Amino acid sequence: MAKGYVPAEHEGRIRARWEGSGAWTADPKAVKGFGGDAEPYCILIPPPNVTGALHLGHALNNTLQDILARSQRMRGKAVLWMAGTDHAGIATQAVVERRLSKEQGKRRKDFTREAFVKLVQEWKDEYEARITEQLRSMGCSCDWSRQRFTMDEICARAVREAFFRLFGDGLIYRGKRLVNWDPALQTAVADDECYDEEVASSFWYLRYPLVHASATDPAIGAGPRDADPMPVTWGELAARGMPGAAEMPVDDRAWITVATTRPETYLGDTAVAVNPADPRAKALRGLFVELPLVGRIIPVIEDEYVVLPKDIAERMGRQGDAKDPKAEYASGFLKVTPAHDPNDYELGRKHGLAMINVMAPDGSISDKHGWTDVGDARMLVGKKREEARKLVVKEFETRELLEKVRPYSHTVKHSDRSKAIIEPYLSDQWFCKVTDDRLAGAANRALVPEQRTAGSAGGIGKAGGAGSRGTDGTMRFYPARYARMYEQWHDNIRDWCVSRQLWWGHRIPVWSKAGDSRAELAALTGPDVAVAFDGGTTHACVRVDDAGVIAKLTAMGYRQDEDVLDTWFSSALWPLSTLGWPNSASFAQTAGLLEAFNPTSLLSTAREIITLWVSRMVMMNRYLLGEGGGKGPAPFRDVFIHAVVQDGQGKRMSKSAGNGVDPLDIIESHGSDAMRFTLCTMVTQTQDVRLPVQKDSKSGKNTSPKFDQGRNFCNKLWNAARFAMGMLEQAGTDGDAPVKASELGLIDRWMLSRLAAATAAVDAALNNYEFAEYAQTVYDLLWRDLCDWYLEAIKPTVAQSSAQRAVLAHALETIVRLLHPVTPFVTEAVWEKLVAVKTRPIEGVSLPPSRRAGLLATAGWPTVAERWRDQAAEAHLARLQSLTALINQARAAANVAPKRKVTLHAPAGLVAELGDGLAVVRTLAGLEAIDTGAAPVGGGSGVAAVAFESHSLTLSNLTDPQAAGPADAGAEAARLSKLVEEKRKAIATIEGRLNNAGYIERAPAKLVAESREQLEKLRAELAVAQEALGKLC
RNA sequence: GGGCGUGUAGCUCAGUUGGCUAGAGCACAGUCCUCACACGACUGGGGUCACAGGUUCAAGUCCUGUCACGCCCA
Repeated sequence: MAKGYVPAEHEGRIRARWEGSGAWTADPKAVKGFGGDAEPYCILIPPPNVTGALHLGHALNNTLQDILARSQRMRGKAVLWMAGTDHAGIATQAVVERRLSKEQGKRRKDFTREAFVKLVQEWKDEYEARITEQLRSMGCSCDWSRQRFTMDEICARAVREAFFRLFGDGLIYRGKRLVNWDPALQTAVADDECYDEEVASSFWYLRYPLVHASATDPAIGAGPRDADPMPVTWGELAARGMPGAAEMPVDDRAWITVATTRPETYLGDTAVAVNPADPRAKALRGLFVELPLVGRIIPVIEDEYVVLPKDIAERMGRQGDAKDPKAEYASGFLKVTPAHDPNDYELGRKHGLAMINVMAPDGSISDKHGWTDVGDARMLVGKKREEARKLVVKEFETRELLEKVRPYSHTVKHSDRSKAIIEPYLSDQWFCKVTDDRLAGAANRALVPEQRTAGSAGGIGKAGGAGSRGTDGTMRFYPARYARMYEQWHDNIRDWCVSRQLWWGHRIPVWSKAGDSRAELAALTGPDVAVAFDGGTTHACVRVDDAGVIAKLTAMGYRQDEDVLDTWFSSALWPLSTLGWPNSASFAQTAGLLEAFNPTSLLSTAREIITLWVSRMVMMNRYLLGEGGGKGPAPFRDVFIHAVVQDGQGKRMSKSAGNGVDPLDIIESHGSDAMRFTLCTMVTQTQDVRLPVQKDSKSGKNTSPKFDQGRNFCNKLWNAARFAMGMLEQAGTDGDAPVKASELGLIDRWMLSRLAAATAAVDAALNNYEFAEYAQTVYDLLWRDLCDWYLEAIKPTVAQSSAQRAVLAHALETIVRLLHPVTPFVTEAVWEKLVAVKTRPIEGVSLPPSRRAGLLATAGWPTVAERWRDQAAEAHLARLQSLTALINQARAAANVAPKRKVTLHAPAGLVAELGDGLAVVRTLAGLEAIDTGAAPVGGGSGVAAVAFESHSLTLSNLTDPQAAGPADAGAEAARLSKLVEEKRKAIATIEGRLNNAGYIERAPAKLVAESREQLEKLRAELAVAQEALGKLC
């Protein structure tokens, strides 16, 4: 074996052996109930989107999934780790559009839809390949033979089928809604595709003239009035009791002033709102205002939503309202533009106001998208938002209707992808009615009862079936607190806008025609065509692309919707589509998967994904597998939410932020296992992990000293194995008689005890998704127990003991197997050598053989029987370890040359008590001899005291008599003084505890007794140290 | 605004149901190229566990409040 572990020399070869063996290929026929007897274990990869390469956040999540997949495979489960990628509609389209714009100066619409999609496809192919390579380099044991893509044939079929069923059940509908509109990309975007940015702007104060109008008029949205409305004068207002009106010229037209940050949207105003608590509200009741230029007459309405101006709120003694930052700028009158502001939209719905959309999809002012009463505002039509704003302000100013302008900076929503300012936009969209109890309610009922909160939507579910096939109440979050987030999401959920105005994605399979033409479709309607009428348009949803049906629809004047589905629609079907739903037998790649592996075992993901993805998968799985009733199983048993990887500045690592670190860079500098091990140690209960990285000066690539820990650890394993192999060379002739307990010395029984403890700890940690705990346990077992103590201790004896060789081989191999899930490459490389070693068996230590191609990856999970736990041996060795440390401390303080062997003088009784275990001390503390006779006396003459328990031991022969210079008596005194201080402090602590009457009375008797023993021991140690110090002086 | 989380050694973090003389890795200092490993060994320095109260025989751990930072949802 080479002197050190060099990852690059092994990773490629081992990866080829794994992938060539077919060990990752799942076999549904091996599953219990489907022809085999193995339990299924399935993880679906959260499909990375194809906009870019993976970063360390993905590396972390996939490392965890691989740890679980590998450990379950070793346990003999039928494992399927499904691989795949996501088409990420808007994100991918945006990166491709950006590239086209930069490299060719072209825009999407310079291409045909087909040509553009082909370009995106090329991008996808490139990044999908790169992502796959990253995962394979990490050693991920995904079933690569079944890799899916959310837009491939198999997934596309599931999307069509799901859409068709939901449409047929009335859970998909078309409607006008206010959406986040990206005027640059000209599509609706989700909230999570936006970010807020502070923008310096102004508050404009616009005066709207008050008028009388008839309450029976369709006062709003009906176009300009034929007759001039009757103006309201200040005199009239004063008579109505309007505060302040009396100070104004009696016969002049009265107005009210609205404050706005978006003057151009006044074109779409359909009301002005005032707070009913506002002293002016009463006087205005029943009045209207006339919008300048447009001439639209709109009502003054009252709503408590309106913020009171600061001075009025203060006068009314409403301190809370006065403190509202908006009160500082508020006029008390709110222009209501339902089609261009989300809050106004809600107000508009509440008060039954018209919604007038005054913009085109590109954000320019338009009279073609719902605005008809243009009036004298014609000159604004066609202008861009920014330009229209300037013109509006100028017009108001000219008419002396601009009261004032105050600078104001506020946060404005921007589109992630195009950086354009988001326009709240009223448009026709397709919605999925997730508010239905069969979806949102069913999602909540999927949770195990102990993770439900009383009063949340959906009611409490009950496990509806046996084992993993249960329906209600079987899904569990780790950590549990995330269940609350999941529940609250469903409690407040709104219908999901599933349409996107993009070219890259699953095109909506609906053909539509204006008017109610349901009758003419009667002949077509059937199992493969569903029809719905939305009040204005007739829609026909087509189940599969049947050319005949489509031709007929087209002939009748139906046109397919131009839009595509939101990416999350296909992602929501991931547990179904990847496994072959609705009919797994249709494709060789999916045959039997759905039946054998859904519900899956685990989903591992990040917390913001709970609302975006987890929720939707649960709803769809339950709905579509439950025959429309929402009674199907949850798609996974456990949901593990892992920590978020941040950069050195505490910023979340993300593809779009560009601060991601490529795992391949780390693999290059440290090796795959080192990266995996280090990432594993970082996964604690906390929700964030910070990972500062730096550029390597030579390669120019990112690296981090954090990964040194993993690299060192792998090297340690390699060297421990190399050393052990040397010791085990002769083991082949040891025969096959089981090792008897009576053949084993203290150190061997101790080692087996440690193995038993660690194996149990690893099992518990992995079962509970405590990855850092798992890493820590194996780290200590290998480094501290095996290398620091066991290997050192057996050096003098292992050559003579076949029993000890058996313990060594079993210990090393158990460790290698326990480690394999987290550091698969180095353990597989070590196993290549280790598997040839034959020693005597040890009953109770089980290391089942490889099931495929002689690979460790398919070897059995190790078990060490509980009966090997040996408290006495562990306690005994702890004493020896303590004595070793004390001697080494004394040696270091006295500056004894490391190579120098010294003599320990100890009472015969103690030596007898510690027994053959003292050999360990002899080896590790550099002892020449252990002498039970009288100890030599004298400070500073090659002698030092060691206070061990209640014994005063002496070390002699510390210095070479030939060497010049006396030993350092001062250092020895300093060391002992410090020791005395420490003991005194500890004694004070324990004494304080025992002097407390309450402690004696109320603390458990066992603890009190322990404290007394501890005190006694400490006092003895203090006495010994003081005595030694006294001798020095 | 609602919800959640985090503040422990210079850095990155452990510390499961309250029982600790508060730990690890890195970094730092000293010694050692001891025949598996210098990606190593031994030894050492370094913490009023954010702050203020409270419960308890006992609080880093539980409760209340304050401050700071972060995330999710509005």
